[in-house]
Amino acid sequence: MQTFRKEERLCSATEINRLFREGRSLFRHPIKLIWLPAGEDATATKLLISVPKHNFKQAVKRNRIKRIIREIYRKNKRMLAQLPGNRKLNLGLIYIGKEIPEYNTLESIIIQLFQRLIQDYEKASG
RNA sequence: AAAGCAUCGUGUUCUGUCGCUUCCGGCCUUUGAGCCGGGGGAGGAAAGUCGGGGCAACACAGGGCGCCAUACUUCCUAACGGGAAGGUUCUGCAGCCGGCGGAAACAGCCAGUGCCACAGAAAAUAACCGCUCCGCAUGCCGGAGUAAGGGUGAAAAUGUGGGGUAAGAGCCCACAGCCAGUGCUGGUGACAGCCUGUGCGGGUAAACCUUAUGGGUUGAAAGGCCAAAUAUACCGGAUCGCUGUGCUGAAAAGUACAGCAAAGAGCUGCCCGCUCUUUUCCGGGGGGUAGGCCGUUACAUCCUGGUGGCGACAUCAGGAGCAGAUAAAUGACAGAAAUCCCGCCUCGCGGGAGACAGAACCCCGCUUACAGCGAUGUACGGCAC
RNA sequence: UGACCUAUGGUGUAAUUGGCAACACGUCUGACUCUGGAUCAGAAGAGUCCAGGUUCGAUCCCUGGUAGGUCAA
Repeated sequence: MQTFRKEERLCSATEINRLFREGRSLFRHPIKLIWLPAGEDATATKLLISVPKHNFKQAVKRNRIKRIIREIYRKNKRMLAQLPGNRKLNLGLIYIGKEIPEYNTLESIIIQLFQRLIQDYEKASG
């Protein structure tokens, strides 16, 4: 299902703080990916999208980038469904670039990031 | 005829697939924030946060000083630094008059104080040159009068003409300008016209200030309610035993360690057993963290029409329900249609474009940004040359 | 969300009753030196973030905007 509901978003302030404090990061311009295995009782993989206000002062442009990223995640999150141990993750996608991206180029970048994430996860979990 | 400029209006539409949010209805022996169906889902500025109000908490006898804001008049409004109409000054069409527009922090330097660089004699109770008179030591002299002329400066003592005088001067007169008047007429009023005057030394209040009016402070992360886990004030019940040694103490007693007993908890459905604790266990419980709910979208609401008013606006009748998110939704892709731009083989075809910008408690304004399209004004008449 | 502050040569800072925009470092040229540094002498480099207004005159006063920053939570 290509949904993106409330339970798939990372909303809790304590979880977000834990993600930024303890999470591992991957980077491929212009996206930085932060990930951390979620707790045992987590029901779904949760995602946080962030676009810095410093780089885009206008709310319209920040909304535009977040909508593009959200759409890409919605179409491609199937990749992250079959992780060993059926564990769930907490993810953070931060847009570092200074220009509004194209949908197609950004989609290929995020797919590459997800592939590296799966490799790293398998290595870390043994 | 039209570019530009100013003001006002408008601020693309439709279909399919996949998604988000909210409300309503239905379904279920997987009762889940599940599935199915239907409705709503950014703006004219949502922006800047510059005024004002609602709302909320706190403060508050009354008065004065201070501080801040506002400043032609009348009206509109819940209120405003907003708006309407009018007045005055400046200004555009264009040389003049009318007419039509545009702009104005537009109270008071005739309340007081301060400041006005450089230049200039002098920057505000002004004699440097000049002009006139007087004196005798006859000079590059001294004294007195004089604001008409000179140059400086952003600004020089109201302007023009006449009288007057030794020379001059609002010293006097006429016209003009300014100022004043419990003045007259018109107007609700700002003000306008007229009359009168032993009136006539500039500018600056976005200098201090004076006068008048208004202002309590803080902002929804305000404020109210519910409340997990952990710890715990307090309350109730159970238990807090015996022996030895040490410490404090006059004693009662308190406290630490060790042993025995007992109780409680955990491992379990029960027993044994083991482990832990001994002021501990069980129950209640207030404040309150994470988190959640209310505040929060139904009203100074919008649309249509009537009535009153020059108008802002008021009022009446009928109709409508019009975002409600919260690490924060309102989207992505594809295809049509209309509009605009460019090119060409010009009934058409091909290519391209759609600005400024995203609600965060809610309203009323203001300011700023803005592609394209539409409307109005600029863009009238007379006289003179 | 609310409350404030700042903007001046390349860099860091001055400039008060509103009256010629100043200083240090840096840059450039010359001297000294075998060469460089240090030192000495000299020069260039701004019209004060932008647009209006008040005033004879604005870095300074007022209004609007732009950019950067601070504080509360």
